[in-house]
Amino acid sequence: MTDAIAHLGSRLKEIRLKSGLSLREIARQLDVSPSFISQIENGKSQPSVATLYSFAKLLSVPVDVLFQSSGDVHIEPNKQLDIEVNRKNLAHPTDAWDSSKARISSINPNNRSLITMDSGVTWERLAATAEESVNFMEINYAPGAETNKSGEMIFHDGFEYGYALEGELEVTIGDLVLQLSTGHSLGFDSSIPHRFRNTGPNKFRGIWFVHGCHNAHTSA
Amino acid sequence: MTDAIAHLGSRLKEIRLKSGLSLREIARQLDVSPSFISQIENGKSQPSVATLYSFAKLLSVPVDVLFQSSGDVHIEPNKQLDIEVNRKNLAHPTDAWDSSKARISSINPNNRSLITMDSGVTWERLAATAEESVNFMEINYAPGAETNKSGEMIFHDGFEYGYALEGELEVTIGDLVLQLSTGHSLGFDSSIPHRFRNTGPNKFRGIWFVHGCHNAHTSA
DNA sequence: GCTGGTGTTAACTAGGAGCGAACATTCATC
DNA sequence: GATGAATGTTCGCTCCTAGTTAACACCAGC
Repeated sequence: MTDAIAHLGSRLKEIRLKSGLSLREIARQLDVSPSFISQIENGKSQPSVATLYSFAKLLSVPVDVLFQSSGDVHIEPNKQLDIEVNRKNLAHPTDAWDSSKARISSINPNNRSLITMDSGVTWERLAATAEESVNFMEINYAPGAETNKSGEMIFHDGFEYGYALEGELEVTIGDLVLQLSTGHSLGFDSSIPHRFRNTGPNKFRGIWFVHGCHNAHTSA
Repeated sequence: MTDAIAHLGSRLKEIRLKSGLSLREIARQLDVSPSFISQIENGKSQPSVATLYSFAKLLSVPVDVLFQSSGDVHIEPNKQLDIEVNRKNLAHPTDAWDSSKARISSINPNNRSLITMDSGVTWERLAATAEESVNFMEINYAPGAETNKSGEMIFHDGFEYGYALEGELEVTIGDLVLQLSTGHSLGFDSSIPHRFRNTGPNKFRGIWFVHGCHNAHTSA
């Protein structure tokens, strides 16, 4: 709960160090005192929203990642191995599989790496390239299956794209509800809370593409 | 700059109203006074990061969207527009279509924007989001059709991912030659020269995802 | 005209956001 | 090995503001 707040400082420090900036340099640019930055990073003080926001901007990191735990939750079921996973334990869908070293990856349908969720959902990997924070997969929703058991919406940075192969899928994105059937496609900003559910009598199959690169920083 | 902070209140109000919760209900759940919520929403006071975070959690909205300007979620299916293009005149496949303003895009199969190449190849757009240098499409190769008439290989930065819906496609990447048939999938670094050709008697259809963002994030 | 809902404003207070100065530490350089 | 210029840290202090309580005005329904 307040966990995310408690670790905010150490998270900021971690990201700052990665960026190569010194604490004093940050202070200069944010127009606050170095001591204050130190206090923030060590959890001895908390910034105002304005300061936090500028801090995130300066590190060019979406504010949300500052609230994520640094351990970044990794799951690594490779090969043809079935593991029951709860979707909520996956911080980001692109964490589902490790990126490989390959510049080219070709996978035939009966040789795919499979992840089974605990809610009637499976993911099958369609490519394993050297590219990071990308997930190209076939998703399968059994009748009645949904994104996660609790029915909550999920969100994460990046964008995702889907194409319906067969069956029906109810897609909820923000307050928008779509019905996806064969041939239908969509794309959306994954930071909008979303949830999928198979409301039909048959299984749903779809091609899904998820990636997490938060480049852009749209507009001025 | 501080713009995002200035509008934070009205943004919160906007989202709260959408969620259907009353100001007092929010106050109750966040364990603060209703008057304070009002002050926040009207920009007369600013929350602490902890309060802001709980607020976002309660509205089940990523913190970042609170800093975004209110122009949100919209869909605009594209019309049917045929253009004859030579693949070689397209510097990068993600240039095929302009990016839209929409954070969500949903397209049904008989309402897709179409590009016809001069070599028996068509591209049909599957999503039109605000994200740049991304192209999510269905590609169609008539029997005998190939990437471009001259038979030359092409390359460009980024990665691409494909899934074969029907038919057969001969994929040449570098000196590797693959035969793609229904259910087969692949991913590869697009900077490797590549070429596709339909060598079979039937038309080929596939889902293709191309993007150009080179998002470092190589991590430590 | 009461009761229970909504959101708003004013006056107040206590706590902490943010400061300055002095601290300890690594490094270079002379 | 002393001087300097970086680095990050701690201790008090101040003053601002996050968050309070109260009373406000508005609507619904009974």
